[in-house]
Amino acid sequence: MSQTVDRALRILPLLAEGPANLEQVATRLDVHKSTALRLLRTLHEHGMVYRQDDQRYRLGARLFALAQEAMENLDVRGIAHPHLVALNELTGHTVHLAVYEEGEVVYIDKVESRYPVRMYSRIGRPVAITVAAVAKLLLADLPEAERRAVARTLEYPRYTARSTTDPAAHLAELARVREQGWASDLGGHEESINCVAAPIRGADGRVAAACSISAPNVVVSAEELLRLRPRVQHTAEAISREYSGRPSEGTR
Amino acid sequence: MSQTVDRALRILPLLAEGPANLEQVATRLDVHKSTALRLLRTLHEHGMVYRQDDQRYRLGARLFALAQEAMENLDVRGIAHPHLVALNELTGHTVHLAVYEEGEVVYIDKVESRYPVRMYSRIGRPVAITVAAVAKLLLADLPEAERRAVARTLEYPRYTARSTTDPAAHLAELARVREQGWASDLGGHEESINCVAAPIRGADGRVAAACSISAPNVVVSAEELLRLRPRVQHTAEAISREYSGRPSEGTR
DNA sequence: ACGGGCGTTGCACATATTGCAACGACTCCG
DNA sequence: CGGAGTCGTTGCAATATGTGCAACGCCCGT
Repeated sequence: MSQTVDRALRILPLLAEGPANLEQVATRLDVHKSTALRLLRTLHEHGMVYRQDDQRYRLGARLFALAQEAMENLDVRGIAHPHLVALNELTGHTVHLAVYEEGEVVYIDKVESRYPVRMYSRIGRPVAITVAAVAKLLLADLPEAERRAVARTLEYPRYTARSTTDPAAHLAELARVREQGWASDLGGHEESINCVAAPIRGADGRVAAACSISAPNVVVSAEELLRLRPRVQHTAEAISREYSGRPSEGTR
Repeated sequence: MSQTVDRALRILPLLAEGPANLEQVATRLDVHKSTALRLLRTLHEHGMVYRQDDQRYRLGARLFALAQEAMENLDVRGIAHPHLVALNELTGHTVHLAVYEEGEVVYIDKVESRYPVRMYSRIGRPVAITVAAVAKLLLADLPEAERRAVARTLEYPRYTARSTTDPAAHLAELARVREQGWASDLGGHEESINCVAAPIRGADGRVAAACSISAPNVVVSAEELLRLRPRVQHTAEAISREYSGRPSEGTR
């Protein structure tokens, strides 16, 4: 809608691929060098891009800070976090929290016990939307129309032999998940990894987020993991209660 | 430099504080509603903002994805990570990796062993630049002029009784740090936390990043932590070697 | 049914953005 | 040492682009 802003924003993903100099940016934007320069300057003033020693541009630190701040201000996340930690301490497995947003599902929190290594690496990243247990729950609760629309738009990569690979199967799975009120992913994303997820609902009853525990086969079998489902659901319910604004849960 | 882009970018930190509706955005930008609308629409198209159910705007998922991608493309980080993990396994303490960027020092990686809780919370965030051990190393290596300029610009919050609180003392400390080739922060940021840091140098000999280990007094005393300094330096040197492009280190 | 609040649209105006061309810094190579 | 080439930067004139206005429409509460 706004040409100038549009052009400026197109620079960011371009730089995300790697550093680029003025001319490369101008070429890829298909604008004059002077135009690209002014856009980059403006982005620079806001700390969105950074100019390294060789004069090439990179994405800037402000971008990280913004993403951080935004994540911390997600109200579900703040409420959920302690519960996720508790679930992690209880089960010892990796715990995820995810939300749906405009055709994507993103992890907004993660607690990992055994290997803190690269823990951040997936927070903020879109998840494998066709197979992840949390994604199933979030998609399953969308209004009929949107759900179908999304299912049609998606690509269905065959991560493993157990991946869902077409819209029809996907929609069927979503229906099943909505029925049973929880979801699992048994080796659909990575052969040796299983997950169990439960929905977190807001005051209106809609699914606002989903949490899951994940573990590789080498640690626990799928059956053992599924046996932990009540714990996951219990956690999700506790978060739901608090999130939907019932500070203390009465005796009913 | 570019008014339109400038206005659009001013929206982002504003939304980082929390969701806002059209009128609030327009008011805080001091522009007409219609203008704000068009800016928000453009941001929306790029996924930088998200419109929640109540029509208010939030920062969008693309922002997270961009920040992620940018971090992963930082070449120092990729190289350093395994070394940081090794250092963590060796010492058991929290390990940080930080870089300097335009007047700020930001953590770009972190490995924490004992409490994976909230691990992400500081990655991407500006660090306490006047006191953190890694910040001292990064600032100490700046060209004289820039170092003085930065020192003059900084604020010097008195985090604790041991914080550096004026530019002169800070510059003196930086000189000392540059001399000795490593840095520490003993309770300067938080009373009970100590850090030891070592510089990571690029092919040109300039300090490209810095890594540190941190631990609270209750776990190890400052003296014990300082005794681990050789390990930190060893790690930093290993990263430096690899980063400056010497794949295998010969026998010299 | 009515009023107020808020988002949205179309339009005329002029301001801010654009591309150009010329300049300057720097590097490479003969 | 000098000249050609590359790439970033600047000032400027033309106009495309963004702006504010006013009117409209939608939703919600009373």
